[in-house]
Amino acid sequence: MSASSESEDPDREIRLRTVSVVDAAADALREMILDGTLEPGTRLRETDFSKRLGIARHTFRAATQILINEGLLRRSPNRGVQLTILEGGDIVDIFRLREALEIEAIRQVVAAGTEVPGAERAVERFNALGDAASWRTVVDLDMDFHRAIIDATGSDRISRAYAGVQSEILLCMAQLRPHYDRPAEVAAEHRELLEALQAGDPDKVEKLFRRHLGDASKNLTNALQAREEVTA
Amino acid sequence: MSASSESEDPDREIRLRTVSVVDAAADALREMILDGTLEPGTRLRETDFSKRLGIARHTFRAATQILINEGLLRRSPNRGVQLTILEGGDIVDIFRLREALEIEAIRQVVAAGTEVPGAERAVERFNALGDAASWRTVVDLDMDFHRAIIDATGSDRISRAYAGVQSEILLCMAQLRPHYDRPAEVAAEHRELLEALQAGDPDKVEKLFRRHLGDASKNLTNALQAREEVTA
DNA sequence: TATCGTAGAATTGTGGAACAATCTAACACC
DNA sequence: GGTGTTAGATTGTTCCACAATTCTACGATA
Repeated sequence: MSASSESEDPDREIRLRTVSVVDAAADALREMILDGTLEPGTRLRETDFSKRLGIARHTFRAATQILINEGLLRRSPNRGVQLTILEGGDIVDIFRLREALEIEAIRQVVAAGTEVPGAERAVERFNALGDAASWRTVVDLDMDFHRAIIDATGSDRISRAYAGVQSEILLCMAQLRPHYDRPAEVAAEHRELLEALQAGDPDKVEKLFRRHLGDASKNLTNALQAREEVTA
Repeated sequence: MSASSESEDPDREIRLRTVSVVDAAADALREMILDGTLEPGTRLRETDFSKRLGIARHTFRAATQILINEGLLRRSPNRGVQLTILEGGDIVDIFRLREALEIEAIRQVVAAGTEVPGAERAVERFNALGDAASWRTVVDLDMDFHRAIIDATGSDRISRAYAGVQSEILLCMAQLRPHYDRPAEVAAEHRELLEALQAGDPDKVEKLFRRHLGDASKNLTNALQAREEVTA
């Protein structure tokens, strides 16, 4: 079951990585959304965007469906899709799901004594980071670290669900540009998390991660409130 | 945050329940799949099915996309969609995700002391069940019970993720027709779960639910093995 | 002035035909 | 046996059409 990373079944079907137009369009749109190119609430008119992307309207619709499933877009019947506008409740909700997935993943990793090389690599790169490291780099490493733990469980479904969560968190980031601690501090925090994970005391790890996630959630919520005060 | 069920925001937009052709088609397909009308592994040819359903090929594709997201269908590029064939690993994986979601939901419910009227109603109906109750009735009550706990957390995202899990579990059921205890036993087990939940000892509840889920998982896995022995 | 109603434009939802790219199966060939 | 080759089926994508719905602007009415 968890042998997926060890030895490959030689008879397993190998499928080349091709990209359908739909996938490519979804990628392009995702990029625009997470770049901040598109304002929250923007309506994505079908004729407009399909023309801009040089694809058929049907194809565009299929692409939006993907992003709707990721939570980045929302559709209202007969009114098309628009970029999700995050509210306070959304952030809390996202982090509830994230906590459910991540805490369970940690338990499994600790219980099974699984190695998490991806997380170790992330921490190493964190350590090598200068204070001038770009915001985006820090965010990416942060994401990598947590994703590595999830993937270490070897559960496709948990990974898929978590991918959705991460994508929504990136949306938060893109929309809110929250305050982020200095790279060194973020690095230290993740080093601590990794060490606890390796030490293997379940309760301590869990408590540490819950606090970490709680802080992140609060951080984003604050950023949201700050924005609301500006626009109000 | 958790006031969603208490008082409604009077200004909240009310949207009538209309059904798009895509949704209706997805429902019809889901029905066929969970009925067992369609064999596992069946390929759903676009021209064929769109004609049968009396819809356009595009519309059919959109409908399949919904079921793909639910895990009931799978798509391979240029080879169309086919009914998911469950393997042993899938069942384990489904239950890993289920456990992650459900255990966290339980913790939240216990910690907050939330009432779970839906679960209470389910248990009452369980109690009223005769031994001749249909298999389907028991399964539905079982689903309702667990779903009620999830919904009690008030988290849309956890609920959505759990809906996917339940849909996959129904697929297991449809494909495997596993052994199911007599209604009275199932009822007793859920009564026990509910009582523990109401008593509010977090560790005990968690242990009980983990065992319950573990048993269910094992039950399905056994059914799968039994099937494999037949076909082998 | 504010509300209402309505015609017209814009947009979405769905259907249908077309065609290139890809897959599948059958068959001939070595 | 293995290997090309070819024809047919199927998918992925585009383009066009049109009904249903929503949006917008503007004039009528209280």
